[in-house]
Amino acid sequence: MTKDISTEERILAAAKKIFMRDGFQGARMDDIAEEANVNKALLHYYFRSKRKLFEIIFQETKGKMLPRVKEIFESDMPFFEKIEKFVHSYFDLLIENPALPLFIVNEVHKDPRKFAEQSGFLEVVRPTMMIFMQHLNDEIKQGRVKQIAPMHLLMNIMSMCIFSFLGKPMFQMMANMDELQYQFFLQQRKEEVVRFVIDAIKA
Amino acid sequence: MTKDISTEERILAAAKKIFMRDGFQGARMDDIAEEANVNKALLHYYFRSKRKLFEIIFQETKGKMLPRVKEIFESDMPFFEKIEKFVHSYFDLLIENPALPLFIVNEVHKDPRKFAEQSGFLEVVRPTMMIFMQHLNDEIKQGRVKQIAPMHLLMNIMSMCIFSFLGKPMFQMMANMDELQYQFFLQQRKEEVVRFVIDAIKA
DNA sequence: GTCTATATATGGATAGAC
DNA sequence: GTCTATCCATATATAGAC
Repeated sequence: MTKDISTEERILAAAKKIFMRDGFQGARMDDIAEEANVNKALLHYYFRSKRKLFEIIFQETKGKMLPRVKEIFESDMPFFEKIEKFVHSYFDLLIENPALPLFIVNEVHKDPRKFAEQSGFLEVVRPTMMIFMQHLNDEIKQGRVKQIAPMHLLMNIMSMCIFSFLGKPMFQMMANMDELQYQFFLQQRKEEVVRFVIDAIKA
Repeated sequence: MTKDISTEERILAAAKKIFMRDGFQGARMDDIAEEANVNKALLHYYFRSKRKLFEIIFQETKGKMLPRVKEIFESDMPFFEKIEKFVHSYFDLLIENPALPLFIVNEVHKDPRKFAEQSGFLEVVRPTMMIFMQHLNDEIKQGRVKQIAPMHLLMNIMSMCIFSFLGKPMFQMMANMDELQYQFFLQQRKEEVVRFVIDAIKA
């Protein structure tokens, strides 16, 4: 038994699992309690309300995405290498947290403002985007990259990363892949997406 | 007043709007009733239960995607033209139904089996995929298209279409676009995605 | 801190008048 | 067909014993 983990920690871990799986509305406090092997009342003892508990999970989870993206794009790697690192890093993160994309997409959809406000999302993203755009425009001027609007390129890259997870159930059905096969497919996609992007934009 | 529209039709329209916006769990019968300007009890009079009402919306909505995809890929257009038609067609459909992707992704996520079973999704998709793969492999053999695994190409194309809508709130924030600007962005993406894909795969 | 028992709120569903 | 009133199940939240 992992009884050296505090009750509070166990609740947080359970909550993360259930919220990720079912979203805020779909998740039930009973399920979280059961998953954490504690009484339902304890959730309220520690975290007061479902909403509060959720916020903690959400905040913590959000924070994972950005720092590494920032780090990559602020480095002085060549442009294509930044793309490669970015895609690999993104895929690795999402392979560890496969429910994250649907979770984030849903929560942002429900309340975009809240997402923007708390935890200074924009304050981190905007400067990083600026650097990306600057580097891209340089490459275009140098004639190494075809003319392309930065937002479209960014959207294309992020699409191919994130949708690999959002579309998992549908693609698994369509291609009749079991879990193992899909994991292999995801590993392939890391290389595949990089190659695809570079082939699309290199002059 | 559009009072020549039957109550039943008004309820269906309202239900579609609310279910699209909030998903099955999130939607409330009260909201649907209010949106349709009828009493809550009437929803049950016409459709018996929330689940039943939902199924009707879901079925109807699902049916829109596939037929045109099927039609395009079963035609005898050149390969690149198929891609172009597919992307344009997909975007146009989703511009008309921007909430569809999140709706579908959520419902498939909650119960992949059900999605597969009802309305013979696989029976339509699988043959169409076969044709796509066949045509792609021909093009590769002819040396007009680079070597690429069909499932990856398919995933790439669908990603860039669908995620343009799933990621809308986040991208709008990041790029500080208002509604009109995002609509323009989406129109651009039709051309942009086609160009991107063709540049990526043409030999 | 952790439990049992219970209060309270929400939302789907039904009964019955009109 | 449409309404009001009400029931009932589910799920969040709190009270109080240990």
